[in-house]
Amino acid sequence: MTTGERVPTAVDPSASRDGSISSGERLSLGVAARLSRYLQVLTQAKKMGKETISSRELSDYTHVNPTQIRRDFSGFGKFGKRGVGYNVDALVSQIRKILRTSGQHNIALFGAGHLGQAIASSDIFADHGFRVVAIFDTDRRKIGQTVGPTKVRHASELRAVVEDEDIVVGVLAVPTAAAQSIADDLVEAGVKIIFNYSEALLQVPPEVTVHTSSPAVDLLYALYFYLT
Amino acid sequence: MTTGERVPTAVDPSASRDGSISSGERLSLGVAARLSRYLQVLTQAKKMGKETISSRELSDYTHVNPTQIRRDFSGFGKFGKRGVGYNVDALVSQIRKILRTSGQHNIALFGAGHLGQAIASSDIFADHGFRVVAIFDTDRRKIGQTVGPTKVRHASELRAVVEDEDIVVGVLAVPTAAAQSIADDLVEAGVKIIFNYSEALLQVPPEVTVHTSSPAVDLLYALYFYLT
DNA sequence: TAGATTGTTAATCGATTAACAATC
DNA sequence: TAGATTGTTAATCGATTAACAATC
Repeated sequence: MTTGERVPTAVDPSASRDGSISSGERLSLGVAARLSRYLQVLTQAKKMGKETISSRELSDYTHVNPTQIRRDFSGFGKFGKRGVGYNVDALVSQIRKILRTSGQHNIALFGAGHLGQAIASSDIFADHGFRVVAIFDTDRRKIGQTVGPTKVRHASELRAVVEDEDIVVGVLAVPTAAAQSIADDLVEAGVKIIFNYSEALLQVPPEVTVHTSSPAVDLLYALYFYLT
Repeated sequence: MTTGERVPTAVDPSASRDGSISSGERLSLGVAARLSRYLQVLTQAKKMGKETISSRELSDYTHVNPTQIRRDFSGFGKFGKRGVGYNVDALVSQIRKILRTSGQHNIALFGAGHLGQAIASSDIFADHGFRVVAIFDTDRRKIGQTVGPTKVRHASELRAVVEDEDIVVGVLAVPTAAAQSIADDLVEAGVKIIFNYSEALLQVPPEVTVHTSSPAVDLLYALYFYLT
């Protein structure tokens, strides 16, 4: 009753009103995005040795309203202790179960420049079960060099690597001008999620998801509230 | 009547219903965030020589519903041409005016490692009027080196530089363990916006905004929809 | 007990979507 | 004219917020 999966019943009238049902139904886009943010904060809180966290603290770090946070969790069960907060370890396990991201996932990185090396050596993907299993570059001088434990290969090997290593995500840390052509290769190799750190506006078929990371966008809008 | 600022009147009943009023009132958080995303796409579309763009195309790149996009713009004026779309140049100017980000803003970067160098040499900030005017590092071997046109300085110079150069944003591209102490220094020097690329959960006073960039978060949630 | 924080309700607000007349 | 896309309405859905009893 405490950590098991809750199956919604007719006794629970809220189950059909919001999208937060554990088994069967997909999470709504908003809920999935927020749970991912909570997970990131909780992972870091755990590293810092924090054992318990309140919805108020989670709100400070994620800028999500504390009531919303409690609501997001309570849709899946009673994870907290009144007067105390949530157990960090238990909450991480619960969210991982809900997001079905308990496993390992392999990613391929394109570009062994400064950005590529920064990504490859960062903990941020590893913390969430993403492993950089291949790094590609077109610069012949970089081929064969190692970045961390991984050898840099030529992009022509892409197809074989995607199949051998079961790669689900392609990360583009290449110049804007090179991005579309690599995206095309990834699509052809069957990769369905592309993470784009270049400024390129990528054209892909509808079954492929592109996420373009745009730090300057967040800065623009933070600045608006600073200026007004 | 075409490009001038529209002042809402009693004739327009929608003006008070949504938050999208041009003069005086602050934009809602959501509107400001979306306008920033449109601006990023439009800036890139302009670079690619695109003269006109439809709400449908903007939707493909931003994942914002096309009706929502037209609605966001129509709150400020009639920017489009039916049957044609929006003029890219004109739209960029309009959004910049609305977000009040037409000017130049100076930022200070911390960390001259791979990530710092990637940020400093990227166009993404420059495209939106953000200029990296100072780079700091604590590693004595890096002090005095140049990254692009900018000399790397020691963090002890922070205070003087913030005042001299009118720095409004501090960008942290440092190891997680070093982030909080630099954030403290930035707060003390009066900087109100901190852009955090480390995984640290930063503690700052309420008047300071921290944006933590978490690429893995977006990946987690993209993966959820891929797996389900 | 006293203080803190969850879990939950209810009311409000903003986002989403379909639909379509207006018009380029 | 014919095709395309805007500007706008109306209906629905999800997010936000305040409030507070339950309870650790």
